[in-house]
Amino acid sequence: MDTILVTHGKPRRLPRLEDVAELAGVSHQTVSRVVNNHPNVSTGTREKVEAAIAQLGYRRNTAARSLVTRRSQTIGVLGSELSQYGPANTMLGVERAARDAGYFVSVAALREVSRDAILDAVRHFLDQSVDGIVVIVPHLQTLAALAELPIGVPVVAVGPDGNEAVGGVRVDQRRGAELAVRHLIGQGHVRIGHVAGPQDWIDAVARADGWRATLASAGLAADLVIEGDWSAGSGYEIGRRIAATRRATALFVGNDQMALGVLRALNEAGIRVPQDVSVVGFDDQPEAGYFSPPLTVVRQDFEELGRRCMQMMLTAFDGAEGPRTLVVQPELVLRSSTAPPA
Amino acid sequence: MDTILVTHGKPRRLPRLEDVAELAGVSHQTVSRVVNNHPNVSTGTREKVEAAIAQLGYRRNTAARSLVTRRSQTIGVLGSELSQYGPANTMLGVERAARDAGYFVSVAALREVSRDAILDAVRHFLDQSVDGIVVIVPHLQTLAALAELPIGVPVVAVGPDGNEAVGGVRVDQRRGAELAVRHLIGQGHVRIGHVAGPQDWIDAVARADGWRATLASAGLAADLVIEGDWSAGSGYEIGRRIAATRRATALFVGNDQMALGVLRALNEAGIRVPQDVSVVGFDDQPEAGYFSPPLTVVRQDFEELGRRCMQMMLTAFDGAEGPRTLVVQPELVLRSSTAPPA
DNA sequence: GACTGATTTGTGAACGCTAACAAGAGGCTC
DNA sequence: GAGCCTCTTGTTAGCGTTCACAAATCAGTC
Repeated sequence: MDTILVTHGKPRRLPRLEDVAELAGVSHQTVSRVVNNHPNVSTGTREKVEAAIAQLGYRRNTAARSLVTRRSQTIGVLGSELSQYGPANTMLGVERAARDAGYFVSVAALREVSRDAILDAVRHFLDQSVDGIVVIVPHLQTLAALAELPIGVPVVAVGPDGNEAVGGVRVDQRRGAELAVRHLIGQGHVRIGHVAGPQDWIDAVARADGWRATLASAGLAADLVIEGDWSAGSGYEIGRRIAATRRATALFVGNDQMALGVLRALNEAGIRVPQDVSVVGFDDQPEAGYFSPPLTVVRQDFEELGRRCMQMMLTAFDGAEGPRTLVVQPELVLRSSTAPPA
Repeated sequence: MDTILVTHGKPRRLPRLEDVAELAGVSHQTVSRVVNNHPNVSTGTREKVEAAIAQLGYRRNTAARSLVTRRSQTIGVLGSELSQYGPANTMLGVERAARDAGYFVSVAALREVSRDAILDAVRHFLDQSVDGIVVIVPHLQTLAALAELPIGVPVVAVGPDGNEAVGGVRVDQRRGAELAVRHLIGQGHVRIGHVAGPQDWIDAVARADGWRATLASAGLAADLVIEGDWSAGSGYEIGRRIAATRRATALFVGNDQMALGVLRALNEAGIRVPQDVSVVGFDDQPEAGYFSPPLTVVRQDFEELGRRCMQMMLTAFDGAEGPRTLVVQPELVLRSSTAPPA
């Protein structure tokens, strides 16, 4: 076989199995066995081969391996709003678990959430022949879009409940809403409003449902709800409207950003938090403890969510029949934005 | 050749060049030429082949292609703190530009910023044989770590100036600091403090330098500087100390999160912003306009930064001798957290 | 020492694609 | 119509792995 040409001390071609085999005095197949930890290799040969691998700095070629095994060792992460705290940390959780398990992580971010954009991204991943896809697109339309394409690899989605085709990993949002509303009820609030997230988001619907159900079970009216778009700006606008009407003494807000906007609007209107109105947020991003006042929130562990996705993915790879849905529990973090009504 | 077995309407094996060739009545090489847009294919054959491709739903196999071309069509993005506004959006900018250019994006997030973690991630990418690496690790140590490994593919780093080995794309942080400080000086402030980011971050050093230089050129003292860790919590602690000493009438804060903490501390201490103290932040994350009070900031366009990285990468692929450093300009956004001193 | 079974190693053929070259078809000039 | 281009198409040989199978080696048993 040809030698590895050397120019200026740098190998001109990366070493391959054959090169290692020659140096160790064995066949390429034996080297392959060592690299793949096959059991039936004698200790002597294994050591010879490992020495040769170290000497040449051999690393196996992913493309060649993929070509024959039909596996790419790659997980596709399909996400939207990836610059936001929740999705970003979920992605990081997936990345961490995936890399620890020896997988590469390929990312595709949706510019806008639509059927076509989702299908396009999935096709992108199929072109790359990923071994599985994690979907962080917490919209109601997502599952339907995914069902359209015969994907052929395991899919795990964050947010919805799983079904036969798609695994689901989610935080128990209804429970989170319940924690928040029960806390307010416990403080003596009776008129508890909700600043909801956009109702085409799975989580926004679940939080609103939880808010409604908890009030109902306490015999309280659930009539004050306004829908925002998750942004601080929309929270601000809604806060101004709420300040004008003054119908609630407590607000359960769908996320921390909107809560920030609400606090700002109430502050401008001279309404004190928590003396006049209590506010609870959702997510617990790192800044929430430094709002004015520090925000009582429902905390969810996004990284854990991501790790669970990967865990479910690995179960699917094993062919084992795992659970269709994994649920992570949120918790309530008390700060000074909530107090009994005056 | 063998037929594509069909079970339950689903192809058991994906179609390959050969299958398309047979259906179109040409050789596999001709199909390859069509797929790769080679010029010398007659219109008639091209149409026949395209019809066959459409009929079979053919997509070319990335692994096989990579094996022979020695290119993976993949860009590695190596990042730290990817859940934060700036890095996350930079990554999204890279992703967008990369996918538009037909590349896959592989992500590796550093758990902690250290030489070993960086080398490990780079090796991860080399195993995947990425065509290029974008590094979003804005620490001083990054460049040195990268220099240790013979990487063999183009590298573009966000933050530092470029050199022969590594391309650099950055926002002009000194200029940003200058904009902020000049604005405060223009309002009549004389005692202007700085809440700095951690000084092992490239940007933190540049912003502090800009603050110092601008004050010096105006003949003002640059003696009040305290270093934080970018978090709202550290901003809060620093804000408390500042509130106790009352030496400055204006503060240039290294990022928006710390500014949030500072605002909180000042508010608790009964110091009014901007009447008693003016505050300027840095980054302009979407929430900054809804702090109490809305924050005057230096805005940087992180997505643009990411796009430029990819642009520089593509230039490097072409073998063209492009610029070693690309610089993006920040801008000042005026809100109500700054006013002339009382 | 031949016979068995297990363990260890080697051989050849894919995997699906592109690169390099060869060959055929068609048009032009003389 | 021979000669020479140019344009289009086909043939063959890898790229670096793994898989399926065959061959060789090694104990242990009668």
